[in-house]
Amino acid sequence: MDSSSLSIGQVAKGAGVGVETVRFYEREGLVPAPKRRPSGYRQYPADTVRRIHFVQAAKELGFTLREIRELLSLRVTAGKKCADVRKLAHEKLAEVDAKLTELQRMRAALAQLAASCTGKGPTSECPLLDALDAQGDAHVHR
Amino acid sequence: MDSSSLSIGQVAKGAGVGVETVRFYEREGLVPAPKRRPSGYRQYPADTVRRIHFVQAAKELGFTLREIRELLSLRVTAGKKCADVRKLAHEKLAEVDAKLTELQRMRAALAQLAASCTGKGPTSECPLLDALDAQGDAHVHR
DNA sequence: ATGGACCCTGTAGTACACTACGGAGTCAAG
DNA sequence: CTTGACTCCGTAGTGTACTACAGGGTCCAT
Repeated sequence: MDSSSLSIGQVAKGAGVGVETVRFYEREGLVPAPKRRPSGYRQYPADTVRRIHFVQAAKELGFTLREIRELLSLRVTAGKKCADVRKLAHEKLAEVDAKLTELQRMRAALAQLAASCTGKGPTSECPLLDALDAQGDAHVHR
Repeated sequence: MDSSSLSIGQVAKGAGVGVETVRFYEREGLVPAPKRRPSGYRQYPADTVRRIHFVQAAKELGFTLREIRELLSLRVTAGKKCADVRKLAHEKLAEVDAKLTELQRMRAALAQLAASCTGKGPTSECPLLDALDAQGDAHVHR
């Protein structure tokens, strides 16, 4: 096997997932179908590991595989205009910013909870919700 | 029906979910079982809507219902020591901070992609991954 | 007192994202 | 040239988080 190509097992191990997951991601279009050896064995380029890391990270952040596929395909290609790419990028940026805001609210609430717990504070029904409320709301539907 | 109590339908509408979801969350311990009218109808306090909003937001951020249940039960009660609560709060805080870091990396990458697209930039295989890489990595397993 | 909107319980079905398995072929170290 | 680890494909099973009935009972405006 040539030096700069990986077997599915090496990719899986490198990315911390099972080989079945790699094949699943291929079927789902999250990892491009790799070249094959005459035997049919898959030969992956090294950056496939990075790609799967990205998928895992994005999943942890609440993106679906469908959304991650969109993120990964965000590039200017033959059939796609630059303006379209920029438009989608801005949409995703807005989503990310919304998540950032919520996470920061939650972070503040958790920090407050941890701090308020240094001794004699009263026991609220749900300090986390209280803290979030105190932070100031601004979400209507969703 | 007394003024400060809501039917399951009102709660569901207020939270933007179906009534089945509210009952599901009750079974799963995400929403406390409410008082009942003699007929068996559920009577919810007003803050149930807020609680469900929190569940939805946390879900969007990649927390599982199990984790959200933990977050919601983060309080000092009879059987739980303050130190334990603080410990768990700090653990969750670390998780949130990790998510924040990843999201900020992704945000920077998306912003760069959107900006780099103002005209003549070269078409990379995957600008988003490139941008993330350029950001500097520091994750090993997961 | 009636009818349409609402609620009850329980069970079953769906979508998503894997995960496991069976039966066969391939690779490479010894 | 054997043998044990690895790979192939296809299909089936799992866990999570809903979502949709079915077959009833309840509420209340008219």
